[in-house]
Amino acid sequence: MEPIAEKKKLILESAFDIIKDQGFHGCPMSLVAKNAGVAAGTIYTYFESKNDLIFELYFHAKNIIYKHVSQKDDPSLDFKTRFFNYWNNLSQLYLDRPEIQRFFEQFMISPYNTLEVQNEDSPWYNWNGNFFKEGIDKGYLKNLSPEILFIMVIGSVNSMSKMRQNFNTKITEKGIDLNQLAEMTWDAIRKQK
Amino acid sequence: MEPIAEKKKLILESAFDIIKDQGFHGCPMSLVAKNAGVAAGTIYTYFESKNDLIFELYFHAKNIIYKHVSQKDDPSLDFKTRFFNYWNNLSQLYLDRPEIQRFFEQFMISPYNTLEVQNEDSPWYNWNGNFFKEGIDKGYLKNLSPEILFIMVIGSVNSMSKMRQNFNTKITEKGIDLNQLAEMTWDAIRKQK
Amino acid sequence: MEPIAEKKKLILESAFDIIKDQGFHGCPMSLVAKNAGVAAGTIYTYFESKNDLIFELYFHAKNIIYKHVSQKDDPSLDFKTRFFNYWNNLSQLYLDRPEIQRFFEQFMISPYNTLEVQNEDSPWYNWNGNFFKEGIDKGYLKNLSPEILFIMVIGSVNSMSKMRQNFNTKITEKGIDLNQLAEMTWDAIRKQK
Amino acid sequence: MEPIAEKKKLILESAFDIIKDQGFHGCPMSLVAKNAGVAAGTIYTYFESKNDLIFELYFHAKNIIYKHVSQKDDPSLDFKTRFFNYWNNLSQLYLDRPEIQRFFEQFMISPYNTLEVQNEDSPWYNWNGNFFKEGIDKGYLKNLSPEILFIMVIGSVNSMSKMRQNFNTKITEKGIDLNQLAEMTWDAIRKQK
DNA sequence: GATGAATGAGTGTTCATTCAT
DNA sequence: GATGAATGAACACTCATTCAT
Repeated sequence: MEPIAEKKKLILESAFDIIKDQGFHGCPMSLVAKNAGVAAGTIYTYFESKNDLIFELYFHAKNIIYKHVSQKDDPSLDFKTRFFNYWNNLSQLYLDRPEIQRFFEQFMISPYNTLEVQNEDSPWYNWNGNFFKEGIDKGYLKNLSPEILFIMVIGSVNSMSKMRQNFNTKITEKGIDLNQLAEMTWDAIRKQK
Repeated sequence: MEPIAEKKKLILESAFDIIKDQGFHGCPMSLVAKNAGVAAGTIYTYFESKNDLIFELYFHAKNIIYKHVSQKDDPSLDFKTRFFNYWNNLSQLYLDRPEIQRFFEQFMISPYNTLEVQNEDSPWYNWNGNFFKEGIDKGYLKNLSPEILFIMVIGSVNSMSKMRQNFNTKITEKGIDLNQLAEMTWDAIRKQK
Repeated sequence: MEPIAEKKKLILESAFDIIKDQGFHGCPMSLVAKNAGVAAGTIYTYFESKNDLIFELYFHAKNIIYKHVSQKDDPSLDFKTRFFNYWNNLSQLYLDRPEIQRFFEQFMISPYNTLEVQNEDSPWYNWNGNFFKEGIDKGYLKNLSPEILFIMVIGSVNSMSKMRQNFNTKITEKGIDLNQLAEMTWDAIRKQK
Repeated sequence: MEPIAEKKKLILESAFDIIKDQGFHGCPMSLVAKNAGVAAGTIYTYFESKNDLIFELYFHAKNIIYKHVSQKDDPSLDFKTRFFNYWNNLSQLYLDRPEIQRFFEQFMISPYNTLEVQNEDSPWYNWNGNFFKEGIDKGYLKNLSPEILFIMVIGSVNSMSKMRQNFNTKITEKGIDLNQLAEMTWDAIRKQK
């Protein structure tokens, strides 16, 4: 149906893969092309520039996260359960597809991450706004702005995942259980009695 | 007094500054030299390589953090107060010297951050180990490993600072009070009654 | 016919030429590119590195010598005649294409000439082994190892060519006839009655 | 007496040493200075430039050869014996002080070896002229110009020494006796009966 | 005389992008 | 649309030489 998109997808995935293993700095267009099985010039049929490719990757990645977490959320459950599901699903996604986390890490601090990009609305951020608002409204969460709850939670997941990925051996050695961060984060956001 | 150290310092600060504004990616040696007011070759009088320069920056930055936080800690105070001091001091340091936070962000995910570097002992990590251990022993903090408490706290400060730096306008607009993250983090780590 | 090989050839010849005039020392890639009429980066389409370029030049040069001398050898002739043909052909080649001799001179004492390179089999060395062996077996040459006869002969040709190239005026002035070296070398290797 | 010459000598020897091990290409002035135990700038008190240093090395080396060979020559001996002494003394000198041979190898093909340098008279070349003239006059050597006899002999010694130095293992393996080159060279220059 | 920090042109090499085919 | 050879500015780093001390 979309034979063109096929090649575009190959390029995006190739870039994703390389960034996972080598970071932005080790991701030349020539390698992206080679891994995707296309010619260097072909990339420019689908993307205006490397910049453009990176942005598409960003939206792609954010969309994967959004779908993964939102689709696995069951609003009929108890909010605390939903929070731990949220945490575990996101955490698991980062574990299963390290390229996503790695990409975000790199993207966020790269010059690609302009104010413009940051200010864009996105289904993922909107969904989170609603999720945390619901938790507040139902009396489970602290009566703060949904945004700050989101910052707290997403910061914890990121922090945990980064640790898990970068210091795995050290963490195992010391017998540190990173899942405890979920409990701690829950304590951070839940309404204290 | 130390005219030699003077030039080395200029180079370090120049690199720091550039990384703050443009990231590692936009920090060629030629620009470091130019901004420091020295010739390109001069850098190599003081640093063996770019690698070497980056490492010195890393140790320099970590040391600043360590000194700033540890020197302002008053062990005679109540532990909760000490925690909020810790949080506020670190937070303030990141606010005053964004290049420090920016540098760490960049360094952590760069190829410079090898396992070797990660495994090095450092006064800052040791100090934190002791700090959180004390909190546990005195019954203020959850009975978890000091390391995981550190991960939780440092993750929150970083997350908050990154938000403050990148989304300042947006945050102000929405009336979000980032200091609430300190309270939330305290709830995350304190022993629940 | 082979438009690709065309450019590679231009680069090889450019390098050859520069080395002839200025030696390895005066042969930067930028100049090779300029003389070949291509951009600096283009060289790396055809050669992995300067190293690689130099090696190709080496094999190229050795092959030219091999072909030139072996193809002009007529095994049906008297061995003494064949020897003088060998000498004259090689000598003439060096005269016509000084870049070949110059290149070898440079290569042999350069860091490129590793043990690995030295130990490689080559048609040229093999052909010489057979040539001198035949001379021994047929009773024309001293009963020594073919290798040492080769060293003697090649050393003489090189020595002569170097002189001819570097001291041409002086030699002409003094009325020195370098061809006498062929006779002398024949006396050096022939079986003495 | 000559405390200044002391430092100059250190520099010359340092350069000699480095060239022996690494060739011209691995002989930066900074290293010469370091090995000589002086500051980089000090070299320029004694030598106008690297060029100048190399030239002095050249004259120094040629003088060593001249003295070594001429002083060990005993004109009262039979000429054939004198020739083999000449050969063996020069060969031994190259073996004992590889830096001399290595330097000449490098110098001869370097851009330093200008026509001007080549045309300079030198005791060494003069001595050789006389040596071979005597051989001719006494009826031992072919009735050719002394110069061409010199070219033949020096070419052989150089060729042999280069082989000995660069292909030592291979030569030993194959059981090649390089001393045979002395005999061969004698046959090359001696008057044939 | 001696020092060694400073210089800056020059080195080999990379890589985002273009364009003739 | 697809190709991949070609480009050339940019990069990290070297080194002969200078000059203030």
